[in-house]
Amino acid sequence: MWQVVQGIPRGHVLTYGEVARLAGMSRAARRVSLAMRRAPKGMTLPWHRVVNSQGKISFPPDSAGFKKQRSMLETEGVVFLNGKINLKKFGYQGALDHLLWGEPM
DNA sequence: GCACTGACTCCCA
DNA sequence: ATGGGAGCCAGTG
Repeated sequence: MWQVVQGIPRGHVLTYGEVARLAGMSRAARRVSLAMRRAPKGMTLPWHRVVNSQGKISFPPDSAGFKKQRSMLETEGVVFLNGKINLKKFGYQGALDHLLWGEPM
């Protein structure tokens, strides 16, 4: 699963549900978030590229994590419209095809 | 082991 | 589009 997250190209995002599905767990959206939280500190995990199905950050807007995540995404080229990401554009529609399991394991 | 919680998602009003 | 309720299932007390 973490490999899926790490396989997200720069400038793209993925929803928890998508990550779960790609990892082979249809209803594991919540476990994805849990895994993020429990993820080892030393692990380089682009957790900020994972948002909820609404294309929004799953943190309270006034939390520190929210600001940090949005900041990093914007740095990578992801555009926030009204606090939401255009999943039609930054989603995994085709990025999967050129990246995912084609990358080194 | 039971109960509650949660970085979620789906469905209906 | 927005909001509330139920489903899911692992972590934590």
